[in-house]
Amino acid sequence: MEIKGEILAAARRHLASEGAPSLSLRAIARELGMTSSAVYRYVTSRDDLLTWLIVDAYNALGESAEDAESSVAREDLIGRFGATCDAVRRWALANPHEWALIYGSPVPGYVAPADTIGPASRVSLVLGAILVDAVRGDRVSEELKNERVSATLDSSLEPLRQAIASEFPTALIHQALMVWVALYGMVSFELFGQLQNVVGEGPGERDEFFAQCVRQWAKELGIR
Amino acid sequence: MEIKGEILAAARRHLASEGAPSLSLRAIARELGMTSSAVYRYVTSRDDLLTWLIVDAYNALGESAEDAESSVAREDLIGRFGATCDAVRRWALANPHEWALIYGSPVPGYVAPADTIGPASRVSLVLGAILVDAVRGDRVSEELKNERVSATLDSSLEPLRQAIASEFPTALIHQALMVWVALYGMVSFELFGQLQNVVGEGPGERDEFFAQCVRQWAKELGIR
DNA sequence: TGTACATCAGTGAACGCGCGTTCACTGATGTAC
DNA sequence: TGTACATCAGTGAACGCGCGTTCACTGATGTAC
Repeated sequence: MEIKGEILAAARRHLASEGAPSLSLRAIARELGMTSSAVYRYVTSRDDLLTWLIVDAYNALGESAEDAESSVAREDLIGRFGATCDAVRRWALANPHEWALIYGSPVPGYVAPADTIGPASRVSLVLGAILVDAVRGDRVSEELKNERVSATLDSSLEPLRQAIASEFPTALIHQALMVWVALYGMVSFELFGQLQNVVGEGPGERDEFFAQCVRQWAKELGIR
Repeated sequence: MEIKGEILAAARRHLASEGAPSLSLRAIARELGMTSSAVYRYVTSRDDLLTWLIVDAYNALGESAEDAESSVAREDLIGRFGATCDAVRRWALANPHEWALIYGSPVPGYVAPADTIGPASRVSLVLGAILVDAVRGDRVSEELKNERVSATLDSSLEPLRQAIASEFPTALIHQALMVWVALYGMVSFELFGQLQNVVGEGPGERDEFFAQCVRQWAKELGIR
């Protein structure tokens, strides 16, 4: 058990410093001073190890978001939302290769097993809870509550509505998804270098740019 | 010259069917029935080939966006915007591996040379032109025109403002960037499977979901 | 207290694979006189 | 019209590398009688 932990730690270190593409069982064995074959006593295959790392990354990200969000007063919805967004971004900046592993291009041939679903949704649950509080406290956009949408959109979001809160209007759920995707898209763009030569990189510039995004997202949801 | 074209075509085919990670000079040579060493007469290295493919993908995406946008009447700003967004998404769905190559996780060790900058910005130029027309025709959000922002944000977007149109208010530029990132983020999420179990996949559901996003983005910019 | 045996972590060699890149070469085609 | 030479596309073998995975094995530790 303990050695399995060391293997995972070495894999994490390797991932963090070299990135996922060069992550191999042999590299990890080397890092631990073992034979590559010895690693097979603890790990059944390369994909098995990858899954461990993916679950691990999701959990680390989720935990950091949960921690940040839970330290804000419950009534401060905007504060909770901002803390969550910031935590996601900060974790990603601190762990770029882990982020790429879970939100970058999928590895061809690798299919994530079901164990990853739970950890993968931790951040969404945090964001969802804030939204639920907003709706229950009637602190959400009026416009979204009354906006009418097509039947197709209604049905495409029906499963999700059931999972969160069945009284939510479709337009609100759609807007929440847009914000959710925008958050991850923004973090990925910053991380993957797509903002180069677009948004300044001077002291505090990226932070302020992101803070403005967060304010705007809150506004789009009408959270107050 | 002609053979170089065939090599690129084979590389494109291989990329489209197998994905970037397994793209090797040897695989392409095999596909063409050549020796791997023969390829070196036309390509200086693997990175050189990668650059060609990246430029190629940017150009294909840019061209499809330009074509779609230019077929809409000039006064129909929302139509032009929607056509561009749709073209981006349709191209991505049709060419997922190419999309992953240019907007997925960066390949460690590979640095994009300067030749990629031009092709990479074609879509942005299309979107930018629509925004310029909107501002010049006073068909853009009043709110954004008057919103005040911090000095840091101002300075972080100053280079971009100079590049587009110096009379643009910072808040508008910021919002435009948010929409730009949201568009790419949404397409990536759909393509990389992150919307699985979130947005229905029945007939027309994803299309309608995206169409609603486009409407919302136009609304956020106040384009009319 | 001492011996026989089972358990189990880890070794080392090997399998077959694919990769990027180099290099001396062949053999056909085109050009110059 | 015929010969000598240059050009150049493509070959084939080789270099040294790393990978995932298997397998028979060693050698230490723990357990049973």
